[in-house]
Amino acid sequence: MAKRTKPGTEPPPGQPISLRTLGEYLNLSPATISLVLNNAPGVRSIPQETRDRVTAAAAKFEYRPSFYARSLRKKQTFSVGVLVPDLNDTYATQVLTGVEEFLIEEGYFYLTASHRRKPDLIEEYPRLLLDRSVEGFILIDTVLEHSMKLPVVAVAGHRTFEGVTNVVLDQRRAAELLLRHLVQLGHRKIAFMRGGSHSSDADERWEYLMAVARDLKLEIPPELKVAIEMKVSTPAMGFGPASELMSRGAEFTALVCYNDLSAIGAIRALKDRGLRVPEDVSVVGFDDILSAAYQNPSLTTIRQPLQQMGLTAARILLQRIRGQATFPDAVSIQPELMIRESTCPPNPDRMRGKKG
Amino acid sequence: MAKRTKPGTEPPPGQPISLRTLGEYLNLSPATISLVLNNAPGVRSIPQETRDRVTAAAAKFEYRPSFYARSLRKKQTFSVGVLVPDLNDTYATQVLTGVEEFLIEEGYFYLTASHRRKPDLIEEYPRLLLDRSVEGFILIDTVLEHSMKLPVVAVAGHRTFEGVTNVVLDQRRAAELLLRHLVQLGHRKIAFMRGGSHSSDADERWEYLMAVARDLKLEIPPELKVAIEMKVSTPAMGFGPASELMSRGAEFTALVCYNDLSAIGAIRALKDRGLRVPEDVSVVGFDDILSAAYQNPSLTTIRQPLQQMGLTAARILLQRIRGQATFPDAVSIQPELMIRESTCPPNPDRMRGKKG
DNA sequence: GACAAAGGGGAAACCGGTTTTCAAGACCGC
DNA sequence: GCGGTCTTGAAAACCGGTTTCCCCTTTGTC
Repeated sequence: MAKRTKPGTEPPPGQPISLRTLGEYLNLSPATISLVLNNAPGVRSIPQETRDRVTAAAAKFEYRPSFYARSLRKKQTFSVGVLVPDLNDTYATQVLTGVEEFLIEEGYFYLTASHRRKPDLIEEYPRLLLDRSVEGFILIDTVLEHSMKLPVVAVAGHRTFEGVTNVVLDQRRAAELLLRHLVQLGHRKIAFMRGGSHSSDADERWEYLMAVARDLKLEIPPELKVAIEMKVSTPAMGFGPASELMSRGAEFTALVCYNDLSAIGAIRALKDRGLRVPEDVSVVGFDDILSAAYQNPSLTTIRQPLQQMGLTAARILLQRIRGQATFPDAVSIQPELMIRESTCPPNPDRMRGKKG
Repeated sequence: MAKRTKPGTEPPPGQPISLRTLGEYLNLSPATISLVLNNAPGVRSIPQETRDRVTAAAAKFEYRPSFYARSLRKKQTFSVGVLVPDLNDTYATQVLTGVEEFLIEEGYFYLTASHRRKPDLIEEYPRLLLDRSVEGFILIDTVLEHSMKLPVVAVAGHRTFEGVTNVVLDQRRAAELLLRHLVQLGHRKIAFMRGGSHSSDADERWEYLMAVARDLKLEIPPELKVAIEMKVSTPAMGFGPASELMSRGAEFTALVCYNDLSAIGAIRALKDRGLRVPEDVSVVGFDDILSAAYQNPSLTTIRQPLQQMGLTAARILLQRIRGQATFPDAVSIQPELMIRESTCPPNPDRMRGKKG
């Protein structure tokens, strides 16, 4: 077994091994090794035997290229930034799950920053991520003030903005599904909870709900409209508006909440006042978050395929990063109505909203 | 206004600006600029006027150092890896929120990988993160098979492992709080749901619950013990075990679930069989996740200060990365009992578990 | 006027890869 | 025996910073 080339000095164990140390061991230049390991075009000129020696040595010493050195040279970091209001919101994490799934498959990772809807953080975090050379951004329920030079894909509505691709639910269709369901059950006095304007879906959803309500000839007096003020992403945000609604003394047999979290808070508020859900008031949510089916009563809601939307967002972002083809301005996702326990026909005997 | 040095060529706008282009503009070497901007020790020899010119130009052109170039040279990446079973578990995200808060404050970011408890991913992801030169790991409810060369901090129990610092709840105290509460209410026939062994808290929690039960002279026959099999992190994981328990026909007036999620699933299973919670069966959870207070009935549970634990974990990890002082093997966190609606005194009239 | 000290800042090595260029030797044909 | 092509792989530039070393000029001193 004649060795053609006697290996040079063994690299000291324990140390991380670089192309140079590997080269010294193999009596080859770092360049050659790089060519072989990357199967670069120039590798044609290198005989199979040398290649085998290289790959064998790389395996033997468990060589792992320095990601940072490579990124520096290639000007690619294989990472994207994700902006999220709050990680404790399952809406965000379900989207994020889809994002992650796709990115990892493509060799990408992501850096997360949750801004808690504070304007200064929404300013600052993109800069920090930019400093780390992310190649693009995914925005989850987040509205950007400035346009960015990098590719950006937004999940959950976003005002039209140059360079931002929106992955959005078909809100009109969602509004139709929801309101038709309530109307078919017999509801006419329906109260509405509007999302805070800091949440990116809020305005559009509201407009379509109102538009569809008009189409269905529903009258919605101002005292049946209420808006979320809190910026947190917990059920607490629905508690206040629902209480407010009841304090006004207006009658309603159904309540359309901005989303599932606020619906959960609203149900708690209703029960605290002695109202039963759904017998006295039907409540619907929006999103179909994971726990929606496990509430008591389980929530009738509009399902958004959140994980799927995250995956789509990630796919479009990578397409844009790679400059592939043209990309759409917006991708529309179809909603689905999930009928569960929180809705039923209205109770004709009851008068609601006695308190004043 | 006599300029001492006429500026060289203006850097072309739109391009990202480097130390070199800045140097050409200022007629200074990159080295000098680096010294000034970093306020490095060697900067003493540079007159204030030059420093001002440098900082002014840096501000004017919005110079931002290349993170990757700097990391390559300094061998510091200011990033850590976080391993998580599933991002849709609020247990994980609450911890993560604390982790993020501390890290960002210290100039760090984190890369997340959710392994869904698949052994091959638990193998692979740390490697991928290592390739990206993270400086340490935070494990959330994740058990590692191999020891790592980097600092590791685990939240939510972990077998003792060289190099891993554990941030754990005082499980014995938690077990005492929980069981004493039930016993004081009058419960004696208590069923227990054990966590899946893939969940890192499961075994320890179980042992302490059993130990405390013995101390309280509670008898727990095998038919009142059941275990979670599913690896998902949704309420579904508690549904099956609770159903199983009822199928056995054993009597119990209270059910101690592994955590809040499984408690939510268990309550659903109980109600599906026509049992009322808490009148027929009291149910307790563990964790006090954000939605626990908004369940119907709201959950009596053990609060873990999850965000605080995440923050602590991040703090310890950075201490270890920086090689500061000595670090503890484990940090113990005190639990708190949250009494809500899902527990009440047992109903003496009722017989339970009729189904066979 | 010679010499030292201080002030100011440049040159170069380095981190660890990637990529282009080019050189040395083998082999070939004439 | 000579030029040409093919192999093989080394050398060097580069990415954009950081850091060490050292040189040049000016000022101060005797």
